[in-house]
Amino acid sequence: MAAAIEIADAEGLEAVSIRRVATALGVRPMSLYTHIERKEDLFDLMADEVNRELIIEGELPSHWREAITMIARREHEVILRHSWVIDLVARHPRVGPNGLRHGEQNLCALSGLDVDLATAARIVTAVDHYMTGYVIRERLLRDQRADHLAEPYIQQMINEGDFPHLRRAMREGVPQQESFEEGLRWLLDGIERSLGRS
Amino acid sequence: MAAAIEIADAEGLEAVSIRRVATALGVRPMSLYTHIERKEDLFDLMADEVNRELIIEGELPSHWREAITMIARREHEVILRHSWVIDLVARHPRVGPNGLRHGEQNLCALSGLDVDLATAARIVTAVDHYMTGYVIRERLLRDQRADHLAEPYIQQMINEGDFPHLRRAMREGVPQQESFEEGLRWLLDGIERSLGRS
DNA sequence: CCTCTCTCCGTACAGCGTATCGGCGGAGAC
DNA sequence: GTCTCCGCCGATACGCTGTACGGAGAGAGG
Repeated sequence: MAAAIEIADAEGLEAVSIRRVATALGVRPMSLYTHIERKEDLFDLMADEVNRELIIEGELPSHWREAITMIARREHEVILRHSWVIDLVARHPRVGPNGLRHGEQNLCALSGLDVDLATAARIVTAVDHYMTGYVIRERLLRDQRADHLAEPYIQQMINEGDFPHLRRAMREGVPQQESFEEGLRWLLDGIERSLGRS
Repeated sequence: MAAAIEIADAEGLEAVSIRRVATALGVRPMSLYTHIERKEDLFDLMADEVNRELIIEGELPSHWREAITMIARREHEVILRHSWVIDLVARHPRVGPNGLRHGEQNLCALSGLDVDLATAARIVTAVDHYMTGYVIRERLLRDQRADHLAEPYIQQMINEGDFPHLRRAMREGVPQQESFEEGLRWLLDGIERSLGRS
């Protein structure tokens, strides 16, 4: 599992093949099947190992917003480091021991709040959705290094077509940079407001 | 391309193989390579075709919030129908003509707002992140049909471990259902508030 | 009619996950 | 000591994948 994670971190998920992992372990491919039943099991293990890193040791901040923010930041940082987990959990749900612990901690962060469990769960998942989308995009920007929109054929399309806003954005050199914190703040502001109102 | 989309809709992205598409077209596999250079090109075409569906015909609502909501709803509906696009654009960016048109329309929706282009872009991407995460999760829930957390071994883990909140959630039967609209409202509320403040 | 281009395609190769089966070494029973 | 059983390793093989390579045939322009 550690070997597989190392490969995935370095070269992406599709580089993780049974033969590749076996080679890294100095063993023949079929030997792996004494410990796992299918390759998916290996993926499950890898995902749960990342979930372990998501768990925050020690006390959570007592204020729900700080606690959720802290968890979201941790998720952002860890998942960006192992960005292949996104593809794993997007394929189908992988609920391991550490996944449960992480879920528990999420609900725990909201326990000071006077809302029912269903609402707490929806808050958690909403933040999770934002985080997920953000990490996916950040990975894209990172992996392609340069600004994709600067590619010649795209510039040409923008210049020749009817794209006033895009053309202006291109001329002004609007950075694609975004901020995890800003979007998170927006979302939490909205949640906070709906709490105050209800 | 249409044949490939049909296969992907019905059986998922991994069912889209060169041989499969060729068979659907009544043609030999290698013939496809006359029209595309690599399989990725086919994926590019498929993604842009979905982007075409994202474009809203006619006038957008003049109020930014209504416009963005309308676009987000369209994205939600269309992408859930072709949920494999998420995996495509998550792998690497695919900017085709329709993708640009859609981007233009997004900025257009915010053009009545008194913010600079960079801020507008960040607003658009933040909403996009939420939508992306939401669709991924909704697809998970749909594809597995039943409630995954209800599986015996998970129940057992929850009951035997130290998971007070999860246990309570299980006992109370907290539904996993979430609402696209609610989270979107939260996010837009937060954005609106930050606009008013600045 | 010759040539050029465009499309189709047969074959082949390297890689994948994994089903099947066989061998080997250590632990426990007598 | 010997016998048995079980856990681990592994060789081979099957069917799948994307695609490199080269050839065949048809239609167009000279």
